[in-house]
Amino acid sequence: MAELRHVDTRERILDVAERLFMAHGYEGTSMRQITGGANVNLAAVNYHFGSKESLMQEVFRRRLDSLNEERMRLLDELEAAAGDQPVKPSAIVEAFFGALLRIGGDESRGGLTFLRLLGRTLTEPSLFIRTFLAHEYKAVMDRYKNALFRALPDVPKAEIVWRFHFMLGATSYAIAGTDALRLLTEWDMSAEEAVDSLEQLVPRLMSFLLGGLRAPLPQFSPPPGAPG
Amino acid sequence: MAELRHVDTRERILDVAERLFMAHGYEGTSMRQITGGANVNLAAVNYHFGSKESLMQEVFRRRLDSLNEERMRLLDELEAAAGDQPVKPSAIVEAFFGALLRIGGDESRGGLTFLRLLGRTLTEPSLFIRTFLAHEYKAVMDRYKNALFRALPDVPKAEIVWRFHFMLGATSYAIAGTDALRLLTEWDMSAEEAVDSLEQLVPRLMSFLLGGLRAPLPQFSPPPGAPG
DNA sequence: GTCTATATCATGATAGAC
DNA sequence: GTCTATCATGATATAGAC
Repeated sequence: MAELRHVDTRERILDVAERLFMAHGYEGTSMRQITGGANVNLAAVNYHFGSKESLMQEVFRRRLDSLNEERMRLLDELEAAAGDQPVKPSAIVEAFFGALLRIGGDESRGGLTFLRLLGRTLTEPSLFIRTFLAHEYKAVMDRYKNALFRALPDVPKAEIVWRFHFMLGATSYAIAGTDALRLLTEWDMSAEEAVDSLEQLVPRLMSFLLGGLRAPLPQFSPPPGAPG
Repeated sequence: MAELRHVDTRERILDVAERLFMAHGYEGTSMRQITGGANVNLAAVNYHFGSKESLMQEVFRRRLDSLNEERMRLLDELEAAAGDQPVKPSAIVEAFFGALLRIGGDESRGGLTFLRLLGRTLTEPSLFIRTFLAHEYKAVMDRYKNALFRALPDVPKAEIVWRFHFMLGATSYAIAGTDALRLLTEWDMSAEEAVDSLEQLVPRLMSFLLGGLRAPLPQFSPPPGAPG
């Protein structure tokens, strides 16, 4: 039973840390809040994870591994089904962002709590978090980027990368900043409407992302001497 | 001279605080870092601003007042020029986000430092910051929302509000998370390319935002009993 | 393996001299 | 208005008992 208790303690710490990091950010959350919320001793975090930074990384790794595996698998399937043809842009976007958004409805993978935490993390002030995230995402981003390059051969690669940025931003804010955004737009919503809109967020967002991805290319003055 | 010195001290604190809050976030920045960087005494922040929270609010107020005044003025002019006709959606979007992005090139209004700070702030963990921001933005958001309602009479208002959210998110990440996003996409860029892409960000982003705003409406199953 | 107790340092804020 | 000195608290991390 000692082993099971050990696992429970670890998981309990991770669950509470996930929730508190989401609510107050990394710097705004103390070890005392975490261990207090998990009903474990103050020293337990250092014992199980070594440091607060390592705890934060473990909070992400526990969820991101399965998310990114699913993303890889989805793209594998799409490419297999397409044969020699490139995969459709809408299918690529749906796979990447759909896999992310489906976490929100799956408590066993973190649910809305982790989704919001993740959405906030690209703008986390702490550098070690951003670099860690970038490392965790590298392989997946490479594959999806290249899939989009093949799917949109007439669009310059730099443009695609930028639009991928914009899509990430729109999605992250949509899930991370819902309370801030509601405050901004003073949008009064009944509980029923809130549930509806959560379910409708995915199609709404997908329409927006695809509209942006396929928008007409911007016109800027070409650099001097560039060929017409 | 005592009065001038006073003003200088205040402004110096605000400048340093703006830069540090941008780099390390609110919780991650200490009063000692701020006063040390501004070469003023530790007690100066409390004397001039009362508290760390009030300092943070003043950092924003100093820049946001002129930004939001410009936004109001721009919309005034657009509506005057349009007469009885609704203003074009592209002009509304260009006014709202263009006014924001032009700050990046104007050091006297905070430049890139403030732009990045602001972009990060909608997802700031500290609740008092988000509620303060929402209050500062309320009047402007109301006017632009209503302008979009008039400009897009065939699009449901809820859809417009959501798409405004998405546009804010894409823009905020584009300016706040540039380093994180570059890490994510492993985009190697020369210094020259970085300057170019900064100038080209505005047209790139505008194309994306307008593409998303005008995307086909999403299809979801209508609620039971809703009229066709 | 887990907890108590504590070390060491940083934090925001203030009182009071000048 | 600005300074020094200090308070009370909270931070992360660790040493050592059991």
